[in-house]
Amino acid sequence: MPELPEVETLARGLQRTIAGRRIVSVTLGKTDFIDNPSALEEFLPGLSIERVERFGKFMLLRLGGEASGNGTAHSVSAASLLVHLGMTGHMAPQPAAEPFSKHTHARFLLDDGCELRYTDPRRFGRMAYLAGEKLLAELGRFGVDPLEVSELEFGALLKSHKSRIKALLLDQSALRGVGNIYADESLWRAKIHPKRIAATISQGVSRKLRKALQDILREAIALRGSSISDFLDAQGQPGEYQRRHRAYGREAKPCYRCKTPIRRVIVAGRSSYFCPKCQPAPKSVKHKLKRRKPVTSRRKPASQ
DNA sequence: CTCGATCCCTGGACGC
DNA sequence: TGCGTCCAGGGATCGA
Repeated sequence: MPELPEVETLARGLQRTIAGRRIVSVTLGKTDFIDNPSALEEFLPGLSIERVERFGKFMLLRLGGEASGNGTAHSVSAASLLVHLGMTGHMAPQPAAEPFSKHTHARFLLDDGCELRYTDPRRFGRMAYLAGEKLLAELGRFGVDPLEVSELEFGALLKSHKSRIKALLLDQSALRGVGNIYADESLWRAKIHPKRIAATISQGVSRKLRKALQDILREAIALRGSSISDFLDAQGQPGEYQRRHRAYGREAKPCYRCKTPIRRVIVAGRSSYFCPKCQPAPKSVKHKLKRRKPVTSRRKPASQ
């Protein structure tokens, strides 16, 4: 599941291998994950990939060069191909002569004889050619990059949301790039229960969470991400960070700090792994368990 | 504003 | 070996 570190890894790999290449032609397979498939076929041929960046969980292929026909230099310079890998997306250059694998839905022939190929069995990903105002508007929907957010900004973000902290971390319009794995890992390191209401988190704990989040993302990038659902970088190498997971995917296994079995609950519709001892439940959650005596009048209504 | 439910999709795990 | 069933999950959408 490509999140920020995996997308960063892939973007860096592509920057090294395909930046500067010109797109010769575009061949599409299934297109239900592409915003406007014909725009890709119409505008991409002839443009060059100037650089590859990460934006949240998106890869941004910045395009340049002459548009096919009437585009002005200005509109072309702001054009980009936006690529979201969803759950199972992958993108890598391969020799054009090599056969492509089963779920390859987009192929971009480059001027060096390689083909940039997008593969995605589940097609939870997304691809869009956007330029000018439309590109700006699209990018504007997303929140701040977690690696760039200041302590002050992060604190204000928490204070202004009454949602659960896990839901907030996953909210791409608040913070762009954090997914289920790194949300759980950060909450574990900062010792915060996933159901804590963001606005109730103290300044001190907020600082701790921001540091945990940033440290973990940097560590994960250094190890080329987590390879869980067969994530591979642009060179086909798996990441190593899955070996460092302390919470994610560790249900019933002992907490690395206190040996208490890790638990799994659903928060924000996602599996959330946490240590019930290190990450104590907020009062609002404990309450439901407390309820000493089920009030006698509370028996099932005699409706039937 | 925030929530849960539902849908999209396919491969892998599991049970028989 | 093969089949059916369940599940994973990012994001959009909708009703509560």
